[in-house]
Amino acid sequence: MVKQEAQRDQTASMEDYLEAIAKLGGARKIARVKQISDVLGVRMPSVTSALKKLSEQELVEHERYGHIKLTPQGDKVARDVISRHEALTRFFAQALGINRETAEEDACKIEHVISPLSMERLAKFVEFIGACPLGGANFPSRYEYYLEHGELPQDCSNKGVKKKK
Amino acid sequence: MVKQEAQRDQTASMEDYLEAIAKLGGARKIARVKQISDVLGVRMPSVTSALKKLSEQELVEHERYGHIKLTPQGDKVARDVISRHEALTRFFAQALGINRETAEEDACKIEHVISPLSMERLAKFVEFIGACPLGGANFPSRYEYYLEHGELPQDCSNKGVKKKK
DNA sequence: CCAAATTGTTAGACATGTCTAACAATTATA
DNA sequence: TATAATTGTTAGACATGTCTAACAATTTGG
Repeated sequence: MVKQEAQRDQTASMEDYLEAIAKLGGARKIARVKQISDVLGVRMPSVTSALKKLSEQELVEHERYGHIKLTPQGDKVARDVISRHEALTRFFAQALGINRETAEEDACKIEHVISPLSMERLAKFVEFIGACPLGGANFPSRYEYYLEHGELPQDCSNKGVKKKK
Repeated sequence: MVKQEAQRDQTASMEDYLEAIAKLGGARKIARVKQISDVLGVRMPSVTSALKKLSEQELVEHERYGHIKLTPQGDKVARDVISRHEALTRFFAQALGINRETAEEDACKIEHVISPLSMERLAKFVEFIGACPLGGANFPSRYEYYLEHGELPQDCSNKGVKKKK
């Protein structure tokens, strides 16, 4: 694959593992190889092998047949991935009106490759839409109308907007 | 890498090669291995090897030391990639106000992983913003204000918008 | 038109990340 | 608690896509 990792220092795969461990280990409980394997849809040896790499980088604590836990550094990376994931999901679901499942799937892919700048802007965009009643609250509904009917809703008339003859 | 190809049948790399060939071969001229290698930032043997694979799939015509051309099928795939690329670039540049270079970079990554549904919606979104003076023409400027000042512009007041007490 | 520069190919190493098969440890249960 | 089921590991194959080194073809310029 041609450079697909943006400027982050983890690969998409390793970010997925960290994310999964964070989510599984969330409520105090410790993640298990089997769970990670199920969540990510890979076989257990793939997990073992990933854990080895992540341990070497001190992102994960893992002892043979034992517990799996993020180190503070690992947790930091995981939080970062998760926050990208969530912001992207919100964008697809709330701004574009895409079903939750597809929104999540796309977030899962894009979270690994989007630039920090675009990520930040996208997050702000969602905030803005949520916060601004004009550009915001009305926006999604007008947008929905457009999606459904293929043409602009009434209140999108050119009234008050200059237009070159 | 954990499944990163969405539901398309080409890998991100192969899509990149097809895209590059289409762009280079555009004005009738034929693409060269060296050019492709330069455009994609890989060494020539990587190109040769990719061309071999794409030839086997009848997406590219390539004879040793000779011309490189997309077949009709290859062209179709390439057009599709390019249209995703362009729509994404427009979104980042026009809707989010991101500089052209970063917009292109992100488009280059995301074009390979985004779902058809999200792609379609994103394209419609950009169209809508461009077409709808209210949700549209005014939107980017209000959004810019928000980006710069961190708070809502005047005309985003709640005037006329119901709000639960 | 021939030598030098450039371009292209082949062969094979390497990195990443997946998998299966075989075996080992742990846990659950009869 | 012995045994069966489950979970986890190791070893090694495999796929993709990159690279370098060496060589071959083509193109260019003296």
